[in-house]
Amino acid sequence: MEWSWSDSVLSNRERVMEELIQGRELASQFSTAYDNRSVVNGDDEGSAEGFVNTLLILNGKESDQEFVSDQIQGNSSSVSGGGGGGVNDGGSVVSGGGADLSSWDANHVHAAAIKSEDYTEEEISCKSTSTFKDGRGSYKRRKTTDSWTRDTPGLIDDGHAWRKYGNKVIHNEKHPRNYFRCTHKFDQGCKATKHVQQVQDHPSVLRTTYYGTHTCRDYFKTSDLVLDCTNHRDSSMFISFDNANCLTNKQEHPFFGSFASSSVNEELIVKATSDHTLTSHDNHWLPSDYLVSPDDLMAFKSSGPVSGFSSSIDQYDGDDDVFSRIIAELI
DNA sequence: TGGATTTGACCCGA
DNA sequence: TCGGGTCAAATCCA
Repeated sequence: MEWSWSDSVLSNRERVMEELIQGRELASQFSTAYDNRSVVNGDDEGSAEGFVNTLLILNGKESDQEFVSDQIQGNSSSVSGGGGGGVNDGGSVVSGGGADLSSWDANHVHAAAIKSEDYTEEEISCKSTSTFKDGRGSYKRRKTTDSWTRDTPGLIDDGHAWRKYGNKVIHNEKHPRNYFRCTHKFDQGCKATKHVQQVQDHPSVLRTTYYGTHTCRDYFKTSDLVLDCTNHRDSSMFISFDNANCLTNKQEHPFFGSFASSSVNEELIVKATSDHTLTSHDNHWLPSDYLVSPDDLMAFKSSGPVSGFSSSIDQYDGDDDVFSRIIAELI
């Protein structure tokens, strides 16, 4: 992948290096912390903040840090549901301007920071999943489930198997909203859902809002590991791998394959659950960015492939790790 | 025939 | 009371 450095990055070289070095240490600490199962607590606040700092610098958006922090804190409240239709449309679009970090990634950082900052473990487990009652039409309205949206110029295969379960005309919306749930909802209890709706002003654009996390375990079919970014309980840690350190490459990840390829010439808008809307262009997309939740890690540990992932983590301490190479590139 | 989609009903939160 | 989100019977389709 081409790695282009914005002017702002160059001007902040020293700061970036500082943050990366710190990030490296924190990543190492994370690895240790994870082994001790102690990642879900306030101690990670500094870690998340450090990564956010670094990423903001890389983005040339350091000045936005306060804004992002505000958004992170604000996101502890409802992200969907009632009046006005789920996802907040009022967010400003932060676009272009040498954003090397994809919006998706920023969103993940966002989600990770939220979890490490605002939620106690109990709160996370309580807030992060929707609970539904039995019976026709009986449910508890989703209030605090993690969600994120993507605007795409057409249907994009995100690597998951979805089944449509509803279709509803939304008040003040020209186009009906389609409701999808994970095909594995019943056989594996996967709670992931998504809504797809045409954008009113741009009918050719589909706005997909994802809710919940895939807990279905066909990782290698669905790339669950890679993009179940808003996993509850998270303590999700945003881990950015260089291509060489990818668990699998783009072709092996249907989601990235479809997502990246479909976005080669298109602008993708990924909207966080807050008002903060971020825009990225494909040339800024980093397919090697991963957000891995402890659940996913455990699933991998128990199912085998974890060895590969663990080795990826271990590479943070290796001579050829991403931080070293980034620093070398800076120098 | 089994899985996916459509569609109207139902329930809950705001 | 209204509107959003989900259920489940009916229908479609490979």
